[in-house]
Amino acid sequence: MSTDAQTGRDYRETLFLPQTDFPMRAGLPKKEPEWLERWERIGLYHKLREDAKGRTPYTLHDGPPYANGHIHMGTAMNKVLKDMVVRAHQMSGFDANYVPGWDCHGLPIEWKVEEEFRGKGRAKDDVPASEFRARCREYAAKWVDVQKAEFKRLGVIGDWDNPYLTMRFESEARICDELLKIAKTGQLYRGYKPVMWSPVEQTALAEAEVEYHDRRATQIYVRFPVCAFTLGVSYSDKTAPAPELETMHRVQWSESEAIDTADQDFEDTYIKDVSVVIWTTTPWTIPANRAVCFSPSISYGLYKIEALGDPGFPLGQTVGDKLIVADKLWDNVAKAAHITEFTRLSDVSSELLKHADLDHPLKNMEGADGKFDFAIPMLVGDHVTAEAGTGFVHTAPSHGEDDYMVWFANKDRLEARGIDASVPNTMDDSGCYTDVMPSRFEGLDVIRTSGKKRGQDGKANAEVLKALVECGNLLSRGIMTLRDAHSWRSKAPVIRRATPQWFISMTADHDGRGGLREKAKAEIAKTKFWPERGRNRIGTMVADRPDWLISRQRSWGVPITLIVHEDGRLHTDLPDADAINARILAAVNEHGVDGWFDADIADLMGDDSGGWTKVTDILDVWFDSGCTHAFCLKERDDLPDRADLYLEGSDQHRGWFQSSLLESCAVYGEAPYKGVLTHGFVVDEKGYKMSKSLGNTISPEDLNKQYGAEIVRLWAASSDFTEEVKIGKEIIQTSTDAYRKLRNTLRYMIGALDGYSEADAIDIVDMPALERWVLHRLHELDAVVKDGVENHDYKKIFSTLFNFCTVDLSAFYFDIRKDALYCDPLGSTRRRACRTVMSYIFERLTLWLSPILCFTMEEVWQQRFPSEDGSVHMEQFPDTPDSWHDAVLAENIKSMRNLRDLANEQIEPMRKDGTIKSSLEAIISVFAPVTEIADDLRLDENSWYTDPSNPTDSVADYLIVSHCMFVPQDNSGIFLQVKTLSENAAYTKCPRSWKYFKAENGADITPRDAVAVQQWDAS
RNA sequence: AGGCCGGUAGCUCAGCUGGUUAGAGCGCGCCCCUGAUAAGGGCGAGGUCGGAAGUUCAAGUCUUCUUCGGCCUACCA
Repeated sequence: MSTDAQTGRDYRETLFLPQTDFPMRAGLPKKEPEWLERWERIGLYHKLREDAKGRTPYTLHDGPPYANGHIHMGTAMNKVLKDMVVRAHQMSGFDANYVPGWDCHGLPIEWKVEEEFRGKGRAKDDVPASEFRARCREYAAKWVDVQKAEFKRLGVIGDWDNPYLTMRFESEARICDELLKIAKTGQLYRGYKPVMWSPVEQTALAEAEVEYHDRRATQIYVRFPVCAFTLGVSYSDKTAPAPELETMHRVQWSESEAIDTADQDFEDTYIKDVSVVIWTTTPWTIPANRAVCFSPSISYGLYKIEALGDPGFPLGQTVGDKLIVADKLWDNVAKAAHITEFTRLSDVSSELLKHADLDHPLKNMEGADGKFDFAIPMLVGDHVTAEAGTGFVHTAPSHGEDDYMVWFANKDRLEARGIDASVPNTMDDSGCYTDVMPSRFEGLDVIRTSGKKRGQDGKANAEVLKALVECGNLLSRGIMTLRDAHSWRSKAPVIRRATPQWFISMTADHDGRGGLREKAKAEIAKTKFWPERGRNRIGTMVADRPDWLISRQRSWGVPITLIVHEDGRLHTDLPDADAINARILAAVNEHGVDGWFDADIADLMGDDSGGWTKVTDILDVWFDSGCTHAFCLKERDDLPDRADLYLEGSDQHRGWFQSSLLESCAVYGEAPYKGVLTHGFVVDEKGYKMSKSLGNTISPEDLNKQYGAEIVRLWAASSDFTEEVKIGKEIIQTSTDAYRKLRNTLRYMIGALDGYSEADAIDIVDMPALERWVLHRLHELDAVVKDGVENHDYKKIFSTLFNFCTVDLSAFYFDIRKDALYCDPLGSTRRRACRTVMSYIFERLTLWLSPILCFTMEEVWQQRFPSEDGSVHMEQFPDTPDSWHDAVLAENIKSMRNLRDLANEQIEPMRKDGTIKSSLEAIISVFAPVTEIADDLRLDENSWYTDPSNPTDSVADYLIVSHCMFVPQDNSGIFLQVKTLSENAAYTKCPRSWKYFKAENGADITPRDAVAVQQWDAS
């Protein structure tokens, strides 16, 4: 078609078509590793640091992934998001140094290593602790390397050669140091708390280390005689309740319901022969009882026994006894206790129960030695239900989680009443009663720990039952089967047992600032949260949480480097504590955690170490990671002490965000971060979480191989990551399509800019309206990008830029400018202006997208600005002059586009019926009341231009038709008339520009094309 | 079970303090071009906003209930 019918000349060669060898297809899986190599070779990370020297730091502090196993979609997305934030800030004028890190201690690794040793026939106890830890260290190091490679493959840039690890000796020492600082300020204390304990292995077990099996258990109903009512000493009267407990425990002794407990009737009704009944399946915990819990939402009744059946053995209860039981459960209790006739005397309100004190059921036991001679208070417990038992829950704070919680929550009030609120240490490592118990019980075992009957009931249950019978407080006994925790290894039952543990107090106020909780709350108020709801989430958690239990009875972790005296003193209270600490820290710094375990106490303590012992517990790994700000940010010279941003999954509100906040507030009195950004979890395309059993998992590795990391990055950038992020085949396809579109847009500009240099640039004042409009759009985009970076809204950045590419560039600007670009004389203002603007678009689009598409933007950049050791990532986002902004122009172009839409709507049916094929066959008459827009845009009157050597735009150029004329109208409204020129003898199709024109003097091409060809021939 | 959060076209996202026929891009269907060509352009069909009730002159936008999904609920990183 480009060959002219008359001259036979092929004008194609006279056109200025885009020229590039930039491939349309990316081949990402193959190409990406090559870019990684290049960046490695040119030392990009270090160059960035060098470039950014002296700039304001912007620090995203990495939350450490656990060094175990391959990365998954969640960790991949997390790292990609971090990378985008870091790169975007680096290019926004900051020094954005990113130092990745890993969490290396902890149970899962300890487990895997234990398994390994077992595979080699060595039980954990047979492996020396130092050898075991050395192996854990190796294991973690191996996975650090694996994950490091996987993260790097995603394009994440950072100090990979020098990451932080919680297990580096320096880190371990600093973690110890942090704990010692907390101890020194008195925020650390030793308490007791029930944990799952296996008497057989003599070790604490984690939830993941137990399995649930059926177990035959003795169930008993026991009564606790009511001994008194504590009128006027309602707990809430004496002590102001802790705010977080207010709802749960505030039951007022209101004026209207005031009861005179001194009244004889009252005593006869509610005290004399009255008992509260509990039910339990662990009789051996009865001696450890300290309270009975009830629930205000259950209705209780006072029942009098009128007649008893004859079970064939003596009963503790007698006719006339009165029992308080939940109404809903009375029938069960009556049946179990052989009560054949009874009377329900009255309701028993929770107001009343709240003020009741009970006797211990073993108070009058033979050989009690007065050890059960204390009041048993009644406490409100949320865990109490009327589903089973009696509606009352026997509470032994040393042997149950709920029991401990309730007891601990009421600590202040109990102490105000003069009740010893400490948790008794009633059982030793092998599951035998300690000397806290009367001598009658001391040494009795709950579970047999050896021999043929290992795992079966020991002597404790039987002796307790016997004692209860003697006291007349056993109402009933029986056998039942229940599902209960068993050790995974020995299969023996597990007991709940209070062991000495270390806590960081949420309330201890060492500096007059209200304690840890108050400080943390104040810091949360000062922190920025994206999304804002994160503030509330972590806020309620901090407000509600109990003291921080930081000790673990494990091997692979940082030791609690405290030395304790028999009398309870800590070495940190000694005058020479600093010297001792220095020796401890030196040892850990030199030998890692083994430095503590292997150290001789005398060497640490100096002369007098009599009566002192080293603590052998290790720290909760959350404490480790809570210290990353200390041993990474505060230790490294290339990072500030506080981070600008922590960016993790929303689960970290109770994890790292919180542990870091608490640790930092405890030691430094402030949060380690200024801002917190959270993302949701990655789920499948239907919104379900990924799991191996559902078979809906997608691995980043597979995506890298099949599509390229770039697609993963684009997916992350285009998602609303503040909620759950879906991924699936169709979603990946969407990202792939978007990638192609972006790539082709850039490719087109590369081709169009072939041979362009700054010398060809045209000043904005000389540009056609269309070009000035593009600059206006760039100015708008600049604002969107800046705002997006500031608020971490990458989907906004991406979708805005993407729409710009498709709607403004591809379908509008490029489409219109093809004619000028291909056909205008080389030096025409219009063509030069177009290329000038394209260079601006190219530069900005590439730079703005480079934090997201780090590989492709480098490829595109290097294509246009080839260099040996340069990188797009070393550039800064360019300034955009405000002079580019032109609101009036934008309005006018908008009107033109509306006109264009009208034209297209009319052309379309003609195209469908074959009247018109190419839009250049069309000639359009616009009947409109005004033609100001055309005037405002300074459009040429005809489409073959007043000055063919320097063409200016006509309306026809905007509509991509051959000719367009305005016909002024008086009436309002606008309508178009479209005709075809292909059949019109008066018009000739220009074989060069394909436009239809009225040929004069036998010209075969339009005047504009003629000039261009002349010039081309001359050159 | 409880706490927090979310459910807008096939997909990814907009819809501010409640107010005209709920928007965009992609995808899809049809058509055109063949000088961005495993590209480009045009037109078009798709949602009543998870469901129900309520408040209001008016609700995707407020309230309640319900359903589905996600995270968390102390030795698990």
